[in-house]
Amino acid sequence: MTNLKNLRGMVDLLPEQSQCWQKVESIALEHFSRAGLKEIRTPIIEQTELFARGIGENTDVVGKEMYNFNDRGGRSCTLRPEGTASVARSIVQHGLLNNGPQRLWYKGPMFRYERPQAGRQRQFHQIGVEFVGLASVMSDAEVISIAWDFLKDVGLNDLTLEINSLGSNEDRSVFKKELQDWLNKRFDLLDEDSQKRINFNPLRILDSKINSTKELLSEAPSLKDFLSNKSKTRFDYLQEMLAKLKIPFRINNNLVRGLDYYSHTAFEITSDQLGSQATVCGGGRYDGLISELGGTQTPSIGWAIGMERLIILAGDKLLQTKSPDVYVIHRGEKAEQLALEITCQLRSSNLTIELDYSGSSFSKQFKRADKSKAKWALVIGEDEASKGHLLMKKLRDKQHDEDSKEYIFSKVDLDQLIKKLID
RNA sequence: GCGGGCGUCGCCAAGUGGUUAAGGCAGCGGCUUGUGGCGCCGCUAUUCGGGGGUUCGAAUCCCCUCGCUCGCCCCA
Repeated sequence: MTNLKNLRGMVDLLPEQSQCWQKVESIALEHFSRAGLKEIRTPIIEQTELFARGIGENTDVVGKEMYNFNDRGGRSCTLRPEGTASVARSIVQHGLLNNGPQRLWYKGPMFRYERPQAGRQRQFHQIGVEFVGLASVMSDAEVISIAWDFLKDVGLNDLTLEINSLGSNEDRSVFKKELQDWLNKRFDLLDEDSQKRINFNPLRILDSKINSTKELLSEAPSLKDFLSNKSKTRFDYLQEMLAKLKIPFRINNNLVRGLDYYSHTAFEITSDQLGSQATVCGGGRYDGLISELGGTQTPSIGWAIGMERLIILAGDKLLQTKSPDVYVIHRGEKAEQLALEITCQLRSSNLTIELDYSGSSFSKQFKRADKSKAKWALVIGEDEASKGHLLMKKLRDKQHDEDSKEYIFSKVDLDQLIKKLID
């Protein structure tokens, strides 16, 4: 038991798991590049103000979950709790929109100081997509379909796409007043959290999980009745397009999402296999964010997928233990050099190869070779070393009857032999 | 921040007050000094997350603490 341990909520990604991650990331990269997206990488640390303004002072994320600290120059810094604000900042700062709309993706660690539980860590990883400078409903549909196709391709089934429209900012502010009035009249019937939220974040009350509040809210004014015709048409059109793309969805009028910057389309992809943290992908339109950060009014939409949750759902579908093609066995001083030389030579021919360093008996080394599930054992002993010969032996898997095949050859024939034996 | 459950070897675990803390997997060594998959034999926790206390005696009881885990809030 070591006394040095990782911090709470910070998780090591062990070799077995990292293979899954690589697989997922490569699938993602393929999807993104086919969709014409480019990657953007932004720093993990930003000015605290970026998130306070971008995400919203009154959100839980900003209010109680951020890792803040002052650097040596006394600047207030924050470990990014999400990716969108940083991407938006970068776009504004570098004037990327002068080159037209930006279709971007990113991935990396995010930090939120919360109590860890299934599907939730303090350092977690998101992979996300942002379409910045595009207003068309088509972009909403395309962005959603990129997420959907990607998740499907990773092998996830039983996913549910929920969508909602939060309307324009104007729609929402009218509704907000109406809702506040309605709620204030019933103040005493609300749970404590909801009472606190009336003034600064009434929309979130709609999302309450408290049963009594839920019941009360069934009578409350609904945002969908406050959508302007334009907003409604927009939402209808999105549904039409999703149907055309054969992406099944469900309308959830209570889907509000916790970050302030969303407007119009909001969506979530959930799974019932994740425990209580059911959301694997969340996103929406954020037409106000870029201007909030000092840019010009720029319509944008994006989403983020939680890698850890995705990996949980993918389960062992992605587990693919790579076994070596060749396991190099050697014994004796002369053999040592030759073994290393050959090992490195084989690597350059694109093979997975493992060199035994134990120096123990051939018997032991063969046992290990077998355990590694290698296809071939390359044997170099004193004899081979002194004669400049190599012995390649086929390792059988579980077939007792088959005779083992051995090939003796000289060093210079190695590449040719390999080509012949391994495909 | 608030609740519930749990912490015995790298992993899975038995043990619930009494002399040396089962077992399995993995690891290492041997049977077999140059040939594997099977088998057999041996080795691997002075110690039960940490710290106090109760007791003649504690992994087992009590207190504190740390950590893990599940849920609430919220989010990916």
